[in-house]
Amino acid sequence: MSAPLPAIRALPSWLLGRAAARGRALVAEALAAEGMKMWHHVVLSAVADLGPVAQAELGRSIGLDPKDLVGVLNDLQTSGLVVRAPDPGDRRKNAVSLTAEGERVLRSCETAALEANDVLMAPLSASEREQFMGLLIRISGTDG
Amino acid sequence: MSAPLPAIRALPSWLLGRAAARGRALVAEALAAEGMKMWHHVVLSAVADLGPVAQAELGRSIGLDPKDLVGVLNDLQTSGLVVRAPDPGDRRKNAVSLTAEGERVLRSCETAALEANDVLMAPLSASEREQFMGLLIRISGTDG
DNA sequence: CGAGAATCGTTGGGAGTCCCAACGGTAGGG
DNA sequence: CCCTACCGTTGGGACTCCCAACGATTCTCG
Repeated sequence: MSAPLPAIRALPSWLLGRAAARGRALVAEALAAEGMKMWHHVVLSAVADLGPVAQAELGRSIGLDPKDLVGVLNDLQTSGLVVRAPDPGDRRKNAVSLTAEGERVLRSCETAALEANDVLMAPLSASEREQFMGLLIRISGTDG
Repeated sequence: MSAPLPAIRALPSWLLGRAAARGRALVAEALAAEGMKMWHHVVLSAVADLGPVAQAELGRSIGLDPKDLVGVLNDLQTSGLVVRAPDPGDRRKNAVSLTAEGERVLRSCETAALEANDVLMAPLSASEREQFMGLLIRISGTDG
């Protein structure tokens, strides 16, 4: 259709950026209906998976800067979705936990995010999606 | 290794974001040696592919906002890599073209970007890379 | 036990990405 | 001729990602 841009289109980094931008936009739009941002959802999900967890470990597990994590947690705590409790075993740490409301909102976010990802992956068949995810995990540097 | 985050890791949008961030960081580091940013390289490459081209079409072809394109072109023109000439056929348009120096720098950027992408795709075999690129193109919404 | 290194949460700062609205100038269609 | 549409430009703003430093606390090792 549009003029081909062979040089730049042949770069995986370029295509990854475009695809990620598309995915981000779709998910952001879906989460906006819940009044949530991408990182709010991610942090909420990580807290649910890790249980009561210190902020530093939380940030490391999702690759979020501690500085930004403070802001996200402030928002989530103000909204009553998480609580920060002092860790009696290590007074430097805050044990972050989900509230019941947090669990509820998390489920809404997960539904919205899944639907958005379905739109994102629509061009691919089920087996292709699985294939794609397998390759993507190895590229993302999320493991190891 | 680290605690699994099944919920968030199962989202293609999340993995795409992580992979794209990794790719961006690698390419940015490689281009920094040439004193270039990602968009500088992309614009330079697009100008080379499209020949003398108006800014609006340039921006559309690479998905860059006209506002940001102005800044990039200003930088490139100041560095003597591109020239903006008034289009005699349509006085609204600027015909953007590469200079000889621009072509030289573009080649350096392409080499650097290719090497960075090689590092990015290192976990995948040659055939897997091809497979991945095919799927990625359809996800990115770059075609059609 | 005591001094130094390391980690915790927090604050501050900054570059880069992505998108929207509005302006004067120019071109095309009715 | 007038209205619409496009051009390049300017201004603004939200979000992402990363680095440096601080006081408080814990750990390590002599």
